[in-house]
Amino acid sequence: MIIIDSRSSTPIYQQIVDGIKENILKGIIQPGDRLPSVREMSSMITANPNTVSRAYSELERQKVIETIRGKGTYVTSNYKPKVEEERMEILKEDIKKIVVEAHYMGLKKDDLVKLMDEIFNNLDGTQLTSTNNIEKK
Amino acid sequence: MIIIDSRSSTPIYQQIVDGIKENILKGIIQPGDRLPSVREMSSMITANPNTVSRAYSELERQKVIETIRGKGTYVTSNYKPKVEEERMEILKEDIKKIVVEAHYMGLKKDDLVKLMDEIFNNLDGTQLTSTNNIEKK
Amino acid sequence: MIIIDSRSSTPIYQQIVDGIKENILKGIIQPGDRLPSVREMSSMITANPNTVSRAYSELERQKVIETIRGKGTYVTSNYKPKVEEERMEILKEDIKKIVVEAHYMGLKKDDLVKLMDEIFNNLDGTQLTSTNNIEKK
Amino acid sequence: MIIIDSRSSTPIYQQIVDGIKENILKGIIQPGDRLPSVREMSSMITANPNTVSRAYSELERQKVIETIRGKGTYVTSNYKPKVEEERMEILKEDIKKIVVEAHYMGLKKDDLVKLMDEIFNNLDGTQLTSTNNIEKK
DNA sequence: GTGGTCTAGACCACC
DNA sequence: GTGGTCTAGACCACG
Repeated sequence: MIIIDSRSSTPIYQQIVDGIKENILKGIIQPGDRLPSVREMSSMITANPNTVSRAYSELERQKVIETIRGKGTYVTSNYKPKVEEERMEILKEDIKKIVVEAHYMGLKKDDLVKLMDEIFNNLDGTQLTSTNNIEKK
Repeated sequence: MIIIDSRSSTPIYQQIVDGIKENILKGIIQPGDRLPSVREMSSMITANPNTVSRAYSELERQKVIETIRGKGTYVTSNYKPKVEEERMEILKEDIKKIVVEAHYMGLKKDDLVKLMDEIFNNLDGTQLTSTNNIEKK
Repeated sequence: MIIIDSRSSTPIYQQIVDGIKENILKGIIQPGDRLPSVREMSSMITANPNTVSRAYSELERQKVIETIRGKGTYVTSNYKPKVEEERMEILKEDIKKIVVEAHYMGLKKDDLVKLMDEIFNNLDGTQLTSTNNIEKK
Repeated sequence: MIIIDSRSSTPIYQQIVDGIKENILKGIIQPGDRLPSVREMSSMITANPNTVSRAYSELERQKVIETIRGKGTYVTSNYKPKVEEERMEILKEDIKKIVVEAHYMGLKKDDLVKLMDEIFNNLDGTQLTSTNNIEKK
């Protein structure tokens, strides 16, 4: 499910974090589901257990997953999104970078919006478009 | 014009690149304009000349600026956006990350589109909204 | 009575120890009372019997409870608090951590004292405030 | 400055985190001061650089310190305490544990308050008692 | 068997 | 020089 690009400049542990969050969003992994153990995952993606562990820790810090001692790690079943000021600023900065970059690639606003639309749909439109059912999970 | 955050995790040279591109986009710097010399710039933002140099090299590689030997560096006046396959993939990946992240912050599609809209306007709407006049510059 | 949070980082056996001590302190369980058997308790809180067993052993070591062979485990009726040097040092360390942490949360001394006061009252003020009647029990 | 107890059950990286926060609180390290580099610190306390690195990362996440690329790590000069709901709950839990523990050591409320008072003073009373000048640093 | 921690040693980007 | 990341291999507490 998770594809690691070892040549990428984004750290492996970050790719794992992103990958898992994306899979949850897509519904491939459901709230309450058990994630592969650290060792399993590490052999699945041929990475070091420590690297996987770091990714899991980060996800746990974000309350996306939670670990039950001796049993494994599970997708949080009552994830509550919280909009921190600071996190919002970072998001805006990231969006700005994309807008600038898109401009230099010759994309107009409409093109970008269309692109974002496609990506939304690839991540399972039912979850994102009209209603926000994160809390219902 | 360019604000460097030395505490940020994005490299300083990258911040310079981003900053200059943004300033051009905003019209603060015009095509044909001369950029501060490496030394000037480095003292303006209190950074190492090597760092500024690297930023300029990167911008030159992207054909956003060009250096005329003995005269200085200038904003390219006939910048031609080209949509490389690879660059497009990176852009899409970046957008996906933003969409995922926004989801975990509780933002719906509409919220994100609205946010992008705001940012567009902050970067001077006349250049981006309806017509793509990059090539006309 | 005892609530176990399997997601917490404090071991389950420790949570049991803490929970029982708290219940005794609150008067919910009285000196001389019989505790649920290991099996009963383990099914009550859906934990492994070994885990409960470990908790009981720890409480016995602290002379808070005692087991009578063939009859069950009972809350010690003549608990004698003893102030070991070492235990005192640990307590001080723990308090220090709390003070430091409170500081970084912006709490002043008064705030912290007030907070401690509230918590004292939640644990049944009659037992703790003015006289120390532990030994009289 | 920082004393590591390798026999303690609290992780080394956590001891480093606690130690640094305490030193800042005591005024031994001032806002704006540079911390020993990861390698320096690791040799000072004879621990692995990775362990120190983890401690620094945690402190940075808490915004107690910040790293400037290629220059080192510095104590944040404008630390802003924020009282999150969840963090408050944890603090209360910790205080409860201490109150319970103190009870079983035969300490009365007054004893505990007195103890806390001493500890406050050891951490430099000028910073904590009457006014909260965290933000002024 | 689970995750958590630590060490040792290595490579890299950045300044 | 700095911190950041990764691997390999080890030990431990917990359930």
